[in-house]
Amino acid sequence: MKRVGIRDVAQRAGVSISTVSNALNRPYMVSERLVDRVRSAADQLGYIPLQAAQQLRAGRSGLLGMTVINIANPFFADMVAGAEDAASAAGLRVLLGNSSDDIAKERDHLELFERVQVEGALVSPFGPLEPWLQRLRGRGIPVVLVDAIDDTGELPSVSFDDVAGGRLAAEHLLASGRRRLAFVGAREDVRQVRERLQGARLAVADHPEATLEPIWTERTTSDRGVAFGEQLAARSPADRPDGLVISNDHLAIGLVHGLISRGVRVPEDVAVVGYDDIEFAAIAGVPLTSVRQPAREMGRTAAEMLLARIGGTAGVDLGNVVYRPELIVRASTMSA
Amino acid sequence: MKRVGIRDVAQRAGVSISTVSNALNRPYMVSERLVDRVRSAADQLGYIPLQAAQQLRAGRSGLLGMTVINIANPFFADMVAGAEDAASAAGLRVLLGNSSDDIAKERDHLELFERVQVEGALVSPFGPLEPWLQRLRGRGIPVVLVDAIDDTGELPSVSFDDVAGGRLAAEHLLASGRRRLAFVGAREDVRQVRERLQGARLAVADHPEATLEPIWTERTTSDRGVAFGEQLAARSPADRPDGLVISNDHLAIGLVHGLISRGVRVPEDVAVVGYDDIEFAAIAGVPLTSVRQPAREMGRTAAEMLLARIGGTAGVDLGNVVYRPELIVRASTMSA
DNA sequence: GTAACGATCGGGAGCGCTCCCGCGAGCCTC
DNA sequence: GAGGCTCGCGGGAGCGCTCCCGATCGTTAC
Repeated sequence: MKRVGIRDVAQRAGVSISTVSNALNRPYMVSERLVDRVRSAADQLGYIPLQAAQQLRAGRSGLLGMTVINIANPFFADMVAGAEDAASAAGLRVLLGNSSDDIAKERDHLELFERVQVEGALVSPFGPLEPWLQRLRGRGIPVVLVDAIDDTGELPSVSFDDVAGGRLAAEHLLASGRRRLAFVGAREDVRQVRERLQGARLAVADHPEATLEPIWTERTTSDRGVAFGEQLAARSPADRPDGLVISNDHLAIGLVHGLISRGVRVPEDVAVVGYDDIEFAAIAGVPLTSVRQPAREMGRTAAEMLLARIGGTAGVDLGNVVYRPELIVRASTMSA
Repeated sequence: MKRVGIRDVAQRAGVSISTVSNALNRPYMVSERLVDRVRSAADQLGYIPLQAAQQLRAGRSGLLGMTVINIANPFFADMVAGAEDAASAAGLRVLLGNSSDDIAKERDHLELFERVQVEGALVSPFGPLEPWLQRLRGRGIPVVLVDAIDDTGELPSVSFDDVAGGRLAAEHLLASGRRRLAFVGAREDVRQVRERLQGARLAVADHPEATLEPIWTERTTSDRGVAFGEQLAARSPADRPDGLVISNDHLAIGLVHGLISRGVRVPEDVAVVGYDDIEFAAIAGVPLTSVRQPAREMGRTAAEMLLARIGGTAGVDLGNVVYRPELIVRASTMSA
């Protein structure tokens, strides 16, 4: 019932507390004989050092903080996995803060990071966070932005070129002869979405006869997509877009389902491009053309940048790494 | 750059350290005047108490540990959300350990729970964990099993009746006239899968002329499903099952995709029932009949049981709560 | 033989906070 | 008006560990 402390190990091994600490943490400072004795005593007693005490004294937590907008999105789940890869290679653990699309939660997490003294933070910002990030920096906690770029240029970042992604998607539709495009996105205040729209606009601007209609939706769940698809299906064919760029695969798959259930053919009547290339894109009713982002690789790169910042000179400018997206073409845009 | 400590707040408010601690944590013990002074001093300085120090002294972490088999599975993601609901209502945070189908990771997480002194643990066991769970109990950390039942009857638990789920699925197929059933599941060593098979067997046993073929696959990703579907499609129609119970929706959706791509009709040639009722089940190419488990509710219940155990008398027997699954019927089993 | 030195080990301060306890001041009771 | 009681506040120990520094001992050089 009583916790096993370093004191108990010391007693059992017949050495001092200091020696136990040294034998366990810096064995090269202690004779081999004692290291063995201490280790076996610790094993026998099942000694596990108390994180809080270690951290209080040492001032380090061995933790990397990471916030993501929504872990249920496989894109972010992959990003986290990549960051964990890099962190565990450096002997650190990742403390995950899932914001679930909630700005307040996101801020809470940054506060938690300070409270538990994370050694660095990977932040995938959702709402405006300037003051909070400044604060972390003020406390000497390095920050790397993920899937975002710092406007002020102060913070290093790893992100995707979402303008290029939006453009890629729209150009693909234009190339296959579509002219009445629409962009369906979640809330305009999300940067990624804005930029994808901007990219689509750039592509359309090259084709004088083409149009682009932006459509906004509140949430990005698949049932919203279904409702939207049914809504579009209700429009007269002439009024209906013949090519859709959708900011998210969940939404896109639902939307295609809604369209088809109302007799609109995909891709014959409407071609659809999604975004993220989630697992289900390939096995949807109509396999979905989608813009793929190397999420895991990005998570890993970001964590490595953060680690460099933690370990090395604080002043090094790591810059902004930008990944370019890739279009995965499937049936939802194949010209019949 | 320097951290703001309780000392700084005390100085600024012109009171003692003890009073700051009391004003912030037990304001009813301090005069209103001083509480205000302390609070505003803390705000101005941006004081955030150090978790490690609080915890070391107080012996409590304010954390609930929770391990899940794989957070990428929406079923578990919902379960976690439910647990978080209950925990935050009680002022506790959830420390999530995602095992990603890795037994070693699962054990690491239990060790971490001890290291950070979680006040209780919700464990959704994957591999055999007896010794580790015993150890936690020995340390006075209450444990509630989630999606599992303790064979020894020592630990309270919240789970689903997977036998009933498997039976429900198979009976539905039998009722619609299917007789050559197959059960496709991941690794036989997972209890949930074994029990679902067992349930299906019970249902089949009631129909002398019906057969059930168990088929095992290593992983449960959707691409495995596709491959499997193609494999089944290659069998001669007479040799092919006409009804499938599949232990997982990811696998099921992939499998249906594979079947259809090879010209086998669903549900006309083969009817398919999945398990978990994930978001995509409803919008798959052929909407998937699936066994639904109220994951979020279960997570909440489990956390509430744990909280009761933490707060209340340790000896109370909370028993084993078992939820009954529900069949959601969709096109993949609709008789034409 | 002695001094100097390196290699090991132990003593003990102290990380930032919580919480027990003691002290003083005001109030009530008779 | 004196004693006792309550209430509000501050002093200070100590949570379990790390890490600095001093003590000890064996060894080598002279």
